[in-house]
Amino acid sequence: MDFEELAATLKALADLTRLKIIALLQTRDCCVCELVPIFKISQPAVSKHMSRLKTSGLVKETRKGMWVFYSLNRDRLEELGISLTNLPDLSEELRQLEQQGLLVQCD
Amino acid sequence: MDFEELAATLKALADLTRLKIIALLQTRDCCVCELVPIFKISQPAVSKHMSRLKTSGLVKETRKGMWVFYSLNRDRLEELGISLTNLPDLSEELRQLEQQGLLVQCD
DNA sequence: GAACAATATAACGATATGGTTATGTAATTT
DNA sequence: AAATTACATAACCATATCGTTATATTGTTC
Repeated sequence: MDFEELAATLKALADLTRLKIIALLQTRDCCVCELVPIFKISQPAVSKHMSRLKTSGLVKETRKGMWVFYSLNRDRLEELGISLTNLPDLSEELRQLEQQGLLVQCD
Repeated sequence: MDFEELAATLKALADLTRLKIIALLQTRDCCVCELVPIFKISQPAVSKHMSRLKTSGLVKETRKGMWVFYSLNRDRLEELGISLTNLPDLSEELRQLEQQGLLVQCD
């Protein structure tokens, strides 16, 4: 994941409710109407959270009759963890800036 | 890390500039005045980013004469990655809610 | 001690975020 | 086909976020 995508994915996860939703989805798939009483927020609020998680790729949806079941995209979550501990190496960019004299010297 | 702390730490990281700062600090420690020309934002903006990163524990500061050098707290970053792939298990909480009849039945 | 340099804090503005209520849409049931 | 159920979208509001400029604060140098 590049920086942009990583930041976007982290933002999707950087919310207490969404974090707990992700944890819940580790146990089993859930539909919106199940999450409403658990988190005690309105149905539209849950819907928006799920929409955000879906956009970030952390969650997938499956329509099942009237319901929309959301499931965790485990690969994506793992990918995020890996990206976090393997952030792009900026040493080359830093070296170039130094060469161009665009860096301040602190010593 | 519990959910609250995890969400707070993720929020500290879920910003393009701070993410790149963290990546930079992987290469070497930096002081505020070095980061200003790199990111082309004002000095107070950099200061605030560093303050946020420091509060979240992702970064440590070392005063060195006039300068404040910031260094990456690698342990903390790794801890975050691990927490992400080992989110608290909510299956027990889910079971209790089911027993109390507080869950909707979707089938 | 006066001037300067690096950093932090304060005050402000534009935009993003996370909630609400109201309403639209799609599938199910009667 | 009318009513119901689950979900999504729209419009709105309060607060958070991220930038700015102005102003401390702290250490250095002359």
